[in-house]
Amino acid sequence: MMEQSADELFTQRVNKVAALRAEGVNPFGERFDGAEAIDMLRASFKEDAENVQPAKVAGRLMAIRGMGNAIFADIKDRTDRIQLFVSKKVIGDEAFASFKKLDIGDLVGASGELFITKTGELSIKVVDCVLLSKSLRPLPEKFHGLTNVEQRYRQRYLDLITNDDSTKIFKQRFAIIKGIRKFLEQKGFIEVETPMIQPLAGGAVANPFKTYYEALSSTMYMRIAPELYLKRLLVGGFEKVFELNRNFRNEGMSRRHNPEFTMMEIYQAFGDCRTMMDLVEELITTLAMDVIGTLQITHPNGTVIDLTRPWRRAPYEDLVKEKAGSDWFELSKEEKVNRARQMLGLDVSIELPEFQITNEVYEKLIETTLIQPTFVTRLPAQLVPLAKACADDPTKVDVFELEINGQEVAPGYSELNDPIEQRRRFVEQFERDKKEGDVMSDKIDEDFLTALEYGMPPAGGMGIGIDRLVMMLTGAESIRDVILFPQMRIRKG
RNA sequence: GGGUUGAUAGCUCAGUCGGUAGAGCAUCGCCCUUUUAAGGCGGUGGUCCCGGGUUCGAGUCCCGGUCAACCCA
Repeated sequence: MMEQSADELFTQRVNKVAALRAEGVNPFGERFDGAEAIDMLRASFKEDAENVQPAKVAGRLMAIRGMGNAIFADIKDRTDRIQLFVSKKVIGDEAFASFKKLDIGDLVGASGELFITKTGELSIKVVDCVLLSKSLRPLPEKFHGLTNVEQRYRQRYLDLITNDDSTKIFKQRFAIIKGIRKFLEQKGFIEVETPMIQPLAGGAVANPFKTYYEALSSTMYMRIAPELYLKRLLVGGFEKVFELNRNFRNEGMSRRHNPEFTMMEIYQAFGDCRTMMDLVEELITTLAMDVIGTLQITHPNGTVIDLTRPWRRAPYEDLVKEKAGSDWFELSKEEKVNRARQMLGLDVSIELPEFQITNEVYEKLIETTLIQPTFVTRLPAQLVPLAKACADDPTKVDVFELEINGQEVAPGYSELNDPIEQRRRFVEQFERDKKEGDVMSDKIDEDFLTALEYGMPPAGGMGIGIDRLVMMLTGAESIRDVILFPQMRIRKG
């Protein structure tokens, strides 16, 4: 007798496989040629056509509605769904009996002709149908689909089979990445690949993943940024260069963070951060039009992001003064802490350096309110170690942070190309980290400094967090919705 | 790391005051040739996340843990 728990449903299907083999049917079939994409098939249908229109499709059975001597079934391929109509009278008793044995979830190839049913649905009157792969496990429920968030991430294939919205986001993601490459190629940039396994994890401040290279008996790190290698390429004469690939940061996961994430870094010799502002404005508006089809991006929470150019450009200090008072920068450290606590409701520690108290105000109270695209410019030099100082004020750096939807989407710099200043800042950072007992930055990248000493052109540089860009453009609320296999805690037992 | 909420059939979810574990879908059997969340009749299916405790009796109450979502750091 057949039984029904998870294992038993599975056993039931395995028995069907054995039964099929006994009948001489291969349950895990061969290549199936000549299937048309269902969306194309739908588009090609002419209702007034006098001749029958042949149809051949391959895909997964998503629903079966038996009517006695006729069966309706929905088949889904990578492009769309279409209804199959299987009539005993058309395909004969034997083939009809075989079709009745199919399960929801099976992959099949079907051919026949297009027609419209009484209720007006374009369908395929099936003449021939072959099983291409038997499914041994039941699919999630047909109406609600798979809604368990954890399972959607852990078993993404089920999410993709059942939730078209999810599939759509990933298709858009790939269109965005393709669009970036096309755009930059047209602008004369070349794409490069630099090491992901590095002896020193430089180019950003983050905790790296540590690994061990047996052949060299050396501790190595997964890169946290490609920056220092791309700048070596600027020295080498690659004037317009980008890299679009994974970075790794050994930090927590959240709605906005995944330990491995996709980043694009781009450098243009003889430019500066304004070159990059123009470039990223053009890039993102092009992507929005090409992939989403509009510059007004509506998010599920009702927020509408308007990407119409030009985007706001606002100095960091102005934004802080706007929020914290025009006299903020004249206050003493104690006064700043008091105002943050009393007027702004922000719990900041007096232990923090003064620029970080200000930055708390920025990060907590300002950044998240920057919904419409905003270039925040002229950041305090202490926040950004690798950028060039503003010509008129050495305490500020000539950089921007592009904020959209309350998130940093792209930082851009006028890159520091003075090797003496760069060395001074590295040493300063090194000494500070040593004092704080930070073991991560235990060395200075001498090879990078040597490269700079040969002469790096002045350059504009920029990094774009691709995952966050995709979130912004598709309206996804969690980074896990734009990464196919997000990091999850390993399940025990 | 801290707080809040959650985990019950393959999936989506109920489960009252602590008293025999429920529905829909899926699946199995029967009926049905234009259905589309098809329909009708009948069946099968449970480590109630894991481990302790309280109790005559725990899905339910208590403690510890795992995993997840959200918020905070």
